[in-house]
Amino acid sequence: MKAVLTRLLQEAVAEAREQGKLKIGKNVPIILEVPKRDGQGDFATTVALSLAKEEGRPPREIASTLVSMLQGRSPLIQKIEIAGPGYINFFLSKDYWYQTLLDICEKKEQYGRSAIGTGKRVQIEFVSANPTGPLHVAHGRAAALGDALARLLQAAGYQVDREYYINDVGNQMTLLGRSTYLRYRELFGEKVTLPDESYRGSYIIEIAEEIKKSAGDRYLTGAEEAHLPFFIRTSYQTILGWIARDLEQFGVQFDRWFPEEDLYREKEVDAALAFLKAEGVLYEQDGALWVATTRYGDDKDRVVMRSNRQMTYFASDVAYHRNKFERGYDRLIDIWGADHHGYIARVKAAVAAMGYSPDRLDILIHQLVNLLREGKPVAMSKRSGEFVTLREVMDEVGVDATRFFFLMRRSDTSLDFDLELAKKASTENPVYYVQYAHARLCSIIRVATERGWRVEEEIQKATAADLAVLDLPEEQALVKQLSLYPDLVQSAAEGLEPHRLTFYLQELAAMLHRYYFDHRVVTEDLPRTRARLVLMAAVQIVLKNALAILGVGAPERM
RNA sequence: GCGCCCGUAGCUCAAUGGAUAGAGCAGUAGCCUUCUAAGCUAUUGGUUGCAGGUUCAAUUCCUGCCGGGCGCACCA
Repeated sequence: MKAVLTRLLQEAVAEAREQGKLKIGKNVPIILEVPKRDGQGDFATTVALSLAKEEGRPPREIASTLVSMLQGRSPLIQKIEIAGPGYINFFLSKDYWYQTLLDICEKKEQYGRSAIGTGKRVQIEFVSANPTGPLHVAHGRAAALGDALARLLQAAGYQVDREYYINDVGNQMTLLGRSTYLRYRELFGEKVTLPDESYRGSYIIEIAEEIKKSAGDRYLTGAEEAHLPFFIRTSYQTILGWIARDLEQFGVQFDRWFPEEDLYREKEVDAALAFLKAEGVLYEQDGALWVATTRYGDDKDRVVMRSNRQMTYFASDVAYHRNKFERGYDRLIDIWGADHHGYIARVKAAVAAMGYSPDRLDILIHQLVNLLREGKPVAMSKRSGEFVTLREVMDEVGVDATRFFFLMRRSDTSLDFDLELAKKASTENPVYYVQYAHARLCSIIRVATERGWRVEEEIQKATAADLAVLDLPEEQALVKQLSLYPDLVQSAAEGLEPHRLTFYLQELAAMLHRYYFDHRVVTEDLPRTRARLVLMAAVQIVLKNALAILGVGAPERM
């Protein structure tokens, strides 16, 4: 509807211009908003206000010119008013609301989808935790965010791929292998001292025990160097297996797991550096190789190859992003923890240096998660290796609640996650509150069916005339909220902000609960029952669609 | 010291540059012969950190302070 009004307004401006009633008006941005208060219409625009200065006329006068152009242009508009300093308020006709309901019931799971991303491929890379330990809660937030974003962009028409980048190269892998190796020796009664930088979590001992079980004392004799590759590989594969399993249970399916090692094996790092060299942004200094990222807005130039000939992580990051673009994606999204925000400038600079517009890469930063229990912080210490894992949280509070909680806040603010609250089955818990609204609707439809209503059939054959009995203000308010859903999906997709759906859902659920409490749907009044069933079905569809974007279930019973 | 993010009700947080800044929780007072009380109603609560600037209009954009988080390696 916004699109329709925008077009009408643009036409009105153009026409006024042709008729000499407006001087300017070329490419006027039309901003439509949904007024907060009753009596201010269903949509409003401020064009007249923004034109006032250039036009040199009072905004209300301009508004009146435009309104005269708009009169009678659309049967969906009931009336147009000029208000306040020069707002133009649109009041939509009842037909519009009835059509909306029929539209929702017809489109079902397609309702809310848009085409802004049609024909565009986007890749979202997220989680990408090092395979040196199980996923912890912050990774869970990244997983929920990335997956919801993927679903959101899919709903906006994009073709989306989810990718996990595996840092399987470098010193940390050696450290991981050594840690397991030392724990393995320890299992045979040897007294070992773990170097400071070792991985100390109990999961390392688990892996060592597995190796002991399957291989016995085979690795006790001989040099450590000879056994290290085995310990590295086994630890890495075991941990990656855990990560994959946890993510799958969390409802996240990656299209591709991309090992860093591939970039080296396929000589893509070399190729990327050769490209940069040809571009003249690669130089040698103090025995190291540098990329002149400062030319593209970075604070300082960055090393890609150290003087000891070792590549830095930045080198593979450069190659990786080049690889992504070469795979034909129109748009890339990286999701990183807040501790990596210092890398944004250099990666964007590298992308620019390779000839791709940095605007095609969005880097989303998510802040940390503070785990609470009844309002008190849950102690987490990474140093001792004792941190709360995603698995523990999932197992304790359930996948739906965990995902919803992670998505309740904008990603760049830190998140308080209260385990007890997330488990609570009450109105205090937003997840249950929203899911309950859905279950409640299912229940109404069940009851109607038991009383002989063929609900699906009624919905199919309903017409606008049948819906005219929906004349209560709260019924119109509900329909209005439903009608806003497609715009919400679109703007949330544009802003990469899935959290907006959680707010929308809570509002819609509140309206539904209130309506339920005040009015009965299934009554002796057959026409009214029929119309209300359509309304309830529409609410149910939207709740389900929005929950699906978040990756949260819509239970039929609770 | 430099850079990025955040400062909104007692708490946790919303608000594409627009009309009187909104929810939830906590607090107080109520509501079950009903299609699910895992629910609903009423009510309290604000100098949007401070000071300037841009704009017809600023929580939103710009500058400077104050406070919090994070990052500033030829680390991963």
